[in-house]
Amino acid sequence: MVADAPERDWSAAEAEIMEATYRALLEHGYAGLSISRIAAELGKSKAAIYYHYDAKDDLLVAFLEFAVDRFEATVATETGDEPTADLEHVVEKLLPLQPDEEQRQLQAVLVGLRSQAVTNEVFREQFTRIDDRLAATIRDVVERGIEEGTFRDVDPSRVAEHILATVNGAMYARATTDRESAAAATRVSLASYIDSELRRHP
Amino acid sequence: MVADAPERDWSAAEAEIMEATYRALLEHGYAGLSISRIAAELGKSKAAIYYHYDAKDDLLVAFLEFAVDRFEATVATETGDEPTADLEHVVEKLLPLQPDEEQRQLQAVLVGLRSQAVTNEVFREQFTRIDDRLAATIRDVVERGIEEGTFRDVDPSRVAEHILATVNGAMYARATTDRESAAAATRVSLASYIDSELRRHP
DNA sequence: TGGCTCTTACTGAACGTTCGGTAAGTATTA
DNA sequence: TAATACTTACCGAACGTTCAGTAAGAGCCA
Repeated sequence: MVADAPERDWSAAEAEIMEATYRALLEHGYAGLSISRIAAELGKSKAAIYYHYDAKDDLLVAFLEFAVDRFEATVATETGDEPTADLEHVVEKLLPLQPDEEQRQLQAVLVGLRSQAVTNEVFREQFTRIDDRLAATIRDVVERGIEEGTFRDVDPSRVAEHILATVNGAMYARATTDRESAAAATRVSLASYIDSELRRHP
Repeated sequence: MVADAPERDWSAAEAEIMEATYRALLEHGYAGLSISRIAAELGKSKAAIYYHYDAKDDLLVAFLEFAVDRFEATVATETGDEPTADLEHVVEKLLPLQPDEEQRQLQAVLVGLRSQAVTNEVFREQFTRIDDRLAATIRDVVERGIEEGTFRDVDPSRVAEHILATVNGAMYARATTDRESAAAATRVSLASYIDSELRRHP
């Protein structure tokens, strides 16, 4: 797959603060996230958080990195030798047919964070990088499929962006609507798209 | 197309407050939206807002309706008699090749609001309804295309959900990343998907 | 026409609460 | 004893919300 970004190492105290922030976000959403709430989840005083972070903004930037690391860790896996299977593997990681509670929660948190990218430059850069990496991962699989002769001679970048947009859209809808069946329909349709539009049939 | 929801009529004062809220949201984002900020945009006192709305929550619900009306007004248009053109027309409305500033702003505001649907039930229901209506609009066009013989005999709902997810995903990315070329690539790929996957070629 | 009442659409000040942030002090460990 | 990891107690500002008061006008009666 594509080169992983190096993960920062969190001290035990920092990791606990990140986990507390995660829980606070799940309960109150981004707009309702405060240092008091994080401290309550942490089981320590507000000042304890300021011992580790200079300002709320610093904590938020650190948390963004934390959440992104988590997300990318769930996506990254080894590559097989069948491009169709690889592609469906990536899609399954991003848009699982039956997501467990952990996956749902992480994606909910990320959607909350991502909406901040509309007005916040730092957030915007991070999510630009995330989508860049995801698109590159998908593109590499498609390129390999074309070289091997499994896939038709399509534009790998274009197809990768198409698949990424579809998966992102379904993920987004899953987190912000009660249209679960729509997400499932999209998954099925995406698989048939890969099979009929992309695969070279004998 | 699909049945339009009836639009509420706003008094002059209410409409001004909605416009002020819109501007405040653009400047400060949802997390930074306060009654003071709206009042400042409005050019009146905070109490003036409370004369028209009982609480911030009520104002927010009203604004959600206001923004959704605006959004759906830009999408709704008459139907032609060529399904392929109709489909591309809807896609162009949702994901314009070159969005003007107004479209960008409205979509940015909607992405900010939509992220609240993760934790807020009322918001979630609204966005579920929006996606329901958009999917139905697309599905109707596809169904007509199949009846007329322009499209192959696909599952109209499945294809509609696929197209909607892709468009939503690209819209979302446009509002939260600096990957403008990716949105363009998705548009192009979507057009070729409609042509090659959906159209019955002679 | 002038005076009276009542409504509409506000203003400005203040309420209690919560916000992000800080200064000073206190255990615990090396 | 010095650094580490905190707690307690607090600050000023901003938050959503309420309240008393008022200018402008409408509707009606004499």
